[in-house]
Amino acid sequence: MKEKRNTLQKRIVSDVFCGMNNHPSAGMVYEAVQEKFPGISKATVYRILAEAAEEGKIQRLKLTDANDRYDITLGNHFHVVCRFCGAVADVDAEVDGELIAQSARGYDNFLVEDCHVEFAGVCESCQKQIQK
Amino acid sequence: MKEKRNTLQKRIVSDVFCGMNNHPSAGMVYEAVQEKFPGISKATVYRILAEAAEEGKIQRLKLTDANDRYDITLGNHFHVVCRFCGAVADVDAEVDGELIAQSARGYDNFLVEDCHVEFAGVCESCQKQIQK
DNA sequence: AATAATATCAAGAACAATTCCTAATAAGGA
DNA sequence: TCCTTATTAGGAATTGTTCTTGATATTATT
Repeated sequence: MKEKRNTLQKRIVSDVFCGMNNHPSAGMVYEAVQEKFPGISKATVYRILAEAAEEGKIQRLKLTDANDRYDITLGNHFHVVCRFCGAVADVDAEVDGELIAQSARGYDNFLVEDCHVEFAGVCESCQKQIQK
Repeated sequence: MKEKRNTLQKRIVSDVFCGMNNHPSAGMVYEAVQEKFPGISKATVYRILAEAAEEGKIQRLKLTDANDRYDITLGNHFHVVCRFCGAVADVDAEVDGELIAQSARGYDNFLVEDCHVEFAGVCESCQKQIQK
């Protein structure tokens, strides 16, 4: 029987991750973990996050931003990314992905199954920086 | 005066790239170039493509697929990506990105400026593979 | 509590994609 | 043709992530 063990490392990573509400990448979580618990290995943080995503406890996001982000919010929703600092925020706008996909069916004989919507913009903090 | 020189390498990369209509990544272009002209350096191919994109001759796409793709088609349009082989095709569906962005304005005090739509699906070739 | 079986870990190597560095080369103007 | 200097080849460096391996620690079982 495959037991998932509740280790100290998992609790630490989970605690730190839950304390961040910035849709961090694995690397960002690793850095945050390092500050409090310098003993934890990089590979461990990456693995724990990837496993949690596979178990459906958290969500692994693939944005256009190259590095995957982890999201504590489950379910299908969209995101907005700051083009200056890369900050990510949830968007639960009323965009009907299925409807959009309908309009694209048949292109180049692709079978269209899903639709990813991502907004780009400027976060509150960077807006203030610019005004100065 | 900054001269842009018309070198052999640029002509080769351009020829090979124009012969591919698969929205290739820089790595894919490099491999294709290697087959015909094994002497060309990897960094050269990457640089020539990046420069062409900066000059607006081609378009550098950031998809959720991690690696940037280059597109011979200029102007704003969407793409559909095969979830099996990663093939990319153009989609000129009637999706009004600005309209979508409108509906998302104000989230988390982000200033929403742009909207990226990307479809996921199965390309024709992979559909046939599956049926077998 | 002791033991055994085996998840899990730390550390660093490996990896893949891309960019940087530097001496050598060659394009285009004079 | 010669000169200036943008461009190149080749490899080193960088970045982000995953893999490997021997050691450790957790859980189940005695």
